[in-house]
Amino acid sequence: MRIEEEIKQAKFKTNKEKALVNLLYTYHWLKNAHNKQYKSYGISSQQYNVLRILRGQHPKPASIKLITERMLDKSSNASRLVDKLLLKGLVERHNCPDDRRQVDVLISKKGLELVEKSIEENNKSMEVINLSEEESDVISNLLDKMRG
Amino acid sequence: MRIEEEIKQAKFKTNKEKALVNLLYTYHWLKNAHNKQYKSYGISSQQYNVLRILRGQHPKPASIKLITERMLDKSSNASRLVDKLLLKGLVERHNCPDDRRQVDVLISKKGLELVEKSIEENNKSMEVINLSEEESDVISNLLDKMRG
DNA sequence: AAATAATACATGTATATACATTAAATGTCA
DNA sequence: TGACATTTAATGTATATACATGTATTATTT
Repeated sequence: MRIEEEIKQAKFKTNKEKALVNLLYTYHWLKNAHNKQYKSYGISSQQYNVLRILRGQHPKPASIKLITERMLDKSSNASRLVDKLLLKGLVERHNCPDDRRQVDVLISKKGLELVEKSIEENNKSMEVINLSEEESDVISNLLDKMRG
Repeated sequence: MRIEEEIKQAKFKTNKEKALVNLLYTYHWLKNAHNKQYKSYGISSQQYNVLRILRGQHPKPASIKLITERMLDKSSNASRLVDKLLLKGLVERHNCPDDRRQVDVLISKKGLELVEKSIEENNKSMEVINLSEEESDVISNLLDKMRG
């Protein structure tokens, strides 16, 4: 359904405005779909993001700073997200010997298993998204351009 | 900057995955920029969304249901958002005579003034976004397609 | 070395979000 | 009509977000 119908707005002053509104709308659409998945694993989307970053680093540790830099939502509180993941046994946290301000965060075996399963399920649900590889590349390049 | 550099991820398995991650990232980028603006007016982005919907209806009233349907984030709690706007004197809320379950929500003069100023400022800040009308149309159509 | 600045992370807080539940009004249909 | 379902909005709640502040450690300057 076109964005105009989704939010019942007859028209936009400019295409740029329409594109921006559509971006916000589509984000929430996508996030709601994702949330349902993550919820079945007992984690939030931000926690999932942290786990994916830690999986990318594995078996090397990541600092809170590194996690924050790579997160999709920079205003998330990585420190607290790691707390939550720790409570669930999905990560380990150690003092960093080189710099005692830093902490070494590692994904646990349990965390790895969860994230692998979750990625698999994610990929499956992504299949219904009706974008070719060419179209996906176009949209990604335009998003890059949008951010200047 | 390309998404790969923004989040320091060397490559993605598919362009589709890259596009989705880029969508999430760009959303947060855009939202952070917007938040600063709204904050200067003492409202949140969701409250701004409600005001724009009410402005579109003006001088007709809108029910909570209508607001919810048109919001970009469907999981927002329009009832509470209207509460907040009411406290600031930006909207009016009346019992609906036709259906006593419903409420008639109207934007106030003060609310109209705020939203007009805010839209103006918004448009100004949008100018830096480097997308042509053609590109904007392409991206919007692809987002529509993405949602099936 | 002592003073000062910068960094890395944790914590405090007010508000927002996500989702379930409740309450009142209206609709439906035997 | 009366019983039950549906609709509409408000409320309860646990958690998350946004942003400021605090605290310990390391780096830099004089």
